[in-house]
Amino acid sequence: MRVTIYDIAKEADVGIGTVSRVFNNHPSVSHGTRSRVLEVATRLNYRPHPYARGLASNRTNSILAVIPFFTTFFFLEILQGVQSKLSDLDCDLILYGVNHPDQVASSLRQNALRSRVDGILFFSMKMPEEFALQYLQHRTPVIVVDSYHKSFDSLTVDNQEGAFHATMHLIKLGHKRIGLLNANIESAPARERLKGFQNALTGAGLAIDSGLVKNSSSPILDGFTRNAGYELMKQFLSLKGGMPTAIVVASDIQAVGALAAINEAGLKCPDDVALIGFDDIELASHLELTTMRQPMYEMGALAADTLADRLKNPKEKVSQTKFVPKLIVRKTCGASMHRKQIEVIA
Amino acid sequence: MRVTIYDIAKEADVGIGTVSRVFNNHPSVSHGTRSRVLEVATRLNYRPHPYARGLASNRTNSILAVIPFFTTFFFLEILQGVQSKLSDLDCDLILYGVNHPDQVASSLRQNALRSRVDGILFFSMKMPEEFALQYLQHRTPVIVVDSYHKSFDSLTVDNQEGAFHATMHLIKLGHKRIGLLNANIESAPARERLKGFQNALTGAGLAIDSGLVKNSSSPILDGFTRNAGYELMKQFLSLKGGMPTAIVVASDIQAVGALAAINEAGLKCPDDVALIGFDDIELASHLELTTMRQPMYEMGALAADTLADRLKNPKEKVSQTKFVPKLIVRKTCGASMHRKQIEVIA
DNA sequence: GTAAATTGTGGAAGCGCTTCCAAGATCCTC
DNA sequence: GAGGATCTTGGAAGCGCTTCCACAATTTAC
Repeated sequence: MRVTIYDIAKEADVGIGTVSRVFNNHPSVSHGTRSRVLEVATRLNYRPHPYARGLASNRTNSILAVIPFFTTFFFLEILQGVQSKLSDLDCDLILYGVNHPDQVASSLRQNALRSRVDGILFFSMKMPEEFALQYLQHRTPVIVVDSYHKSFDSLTVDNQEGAFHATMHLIKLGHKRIGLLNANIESAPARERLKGFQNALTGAGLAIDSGLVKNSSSPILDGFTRNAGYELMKQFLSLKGGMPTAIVVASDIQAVGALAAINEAGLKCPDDVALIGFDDIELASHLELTTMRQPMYEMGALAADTLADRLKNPKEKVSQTKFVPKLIVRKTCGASMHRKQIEVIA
Repeated sequence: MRVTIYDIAKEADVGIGTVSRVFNNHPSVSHGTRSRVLEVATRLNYRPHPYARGLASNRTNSILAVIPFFTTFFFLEILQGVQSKLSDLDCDLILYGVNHPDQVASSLRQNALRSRVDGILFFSMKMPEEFALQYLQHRTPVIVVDSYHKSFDSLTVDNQEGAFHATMHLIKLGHKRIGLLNANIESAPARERLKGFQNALTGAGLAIDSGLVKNSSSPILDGFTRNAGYELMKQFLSLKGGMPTAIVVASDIQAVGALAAINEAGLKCPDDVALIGFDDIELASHLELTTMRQPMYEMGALAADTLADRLKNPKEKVSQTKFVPKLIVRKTCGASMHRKQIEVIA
């Protein structure tokens, strides 16, 4: 039979309340009693029953992570970050992968039927209002990562800053004719990256040539796809007025497509055109793609921390944290080794 | 306040037992009663409390997936496969990522303290005997994927078959001087792949030149690393007797390293040397690497199915399932488009 | 017609814990 | 030394469910 607190209590000659208190680190247990209980518990190989605990205390010691399965890039890194904090939270991680943006609602509904969690980490997707209301009502803490909702703590990447720095890097390298290979301008990240791009050019006294700004019209993942990058690059390649000497690409995955188009056209990167990406997906290092790195591990870890805070202080004001992407210089921007040194120092 | 079965029972004018039976699809509830209970439950927005359920029934409706975070390749695909079956199981997925092979035991220990699960999916790692015994004793069903343990159901990839087919592919393309870039021969997969390689050569009447078989001596991930591939490829490149015309590489990640070494030496793949990898990681398609694909999604799905069966029939004999990798022809093997057609048909 | 099997139902007991209240023991304070 | 504060402790009640036993109602068999 299973070892319960009653067994421990009997064996250690204390009450069940005391045993419970020991395992919840309640301060009002004398040192002697505590160590006696712990000794017995170890000897009998006692394991608290998490469900009994959850039922009695109305806590679950588990949190839900809702992540997209359709954008795979950060997934692992974010999870690693989250998990690194899990033991602090003393929590299990229940994972819900969403295969398509349209499935968010049905996934959340299923989860609501099945599990109770102390909090939710919600990644990279738009939280349906129906559920936002429900979570607020039930006081379920939600942390929104890489997305935004006014009622919840959120962690986002500063796309504008990132695009600004990416563009500045190209400007510093001497480029004057710089293009932007963007995603679907309907999406917030695309708009923010455009703004950063424009600010950098304007700030450097360069004119903005609207012919060198290409948006994807693809509805698929808002144009953040390899194929969208490929197609837009072909547009750049067939530009009447001549190609830009450098292109800021809104995401690495698009840059992968762009590189393919460049190779196909018999051109070389960075000799014929320099590229800088955004994200730093695993592929980027293999393709030697210069890019703006999103600190995914850190975001995962901070998301877990934020949730921990929120669980402690439910009333606290909602927080908005922005991460600034970091320039990772590789070869596609055409920066020499020497140049690279300078960047690192700067 | 929370809606409980008592509320439903009162409102629907039935007993709590009946309500419980309705939600457990117990057959002995009359149709009229059932629909009345369901109507009330919907109206009051009743949600069964999973922990109360778990406590009373001694089931948890959650399973644990223990996966390595250190080999990232299949991770997502496997999880997708697992998740596709989760609603059949009516289960939550608790995720435990292990950052280093040495941490398996401590991870499992932590989990044992925290959660109770109905079953465990254990991926790509060696199950420590201490826990194997414990799971057997507690009758916790365990499915071991991409690894082997005599006491548990296991799903593995037939490495020998895979390597055999890979080698045969090169032989069919006309290669006579074929090398094997292997991992650490201490590891089972490496040994199995060697055997498949040897069988293919012998079967085709080709001699095995031991100078063309290179094992990694790296203890890191048994030599299944980019760097190990890079180093071994350099050995091939500096071979006195001349390079093989084609090389079977034990994993895609090693092939990535090998390709880097080839490029660095100013050579071209497949013109100077043909390569075939193993795994079909995401990078492989981007690098146009011909490879033996491991059906990870399918393995995840089947693992979940197997666990479902095991939960139903705990006494059944332990099953061992082998998946055969599938040849994916891309460019690094030097097969022409025409040739590719033939392969697809064959 | 009666006895036996079948169907449908109610609700007590119990799953293993937390938490609260009551109370004994010990220590101050004046 | 009395009264009060503080520290420990025991254990009943209760968390929301499942499950089993009992029993009423109905059907079936003869």
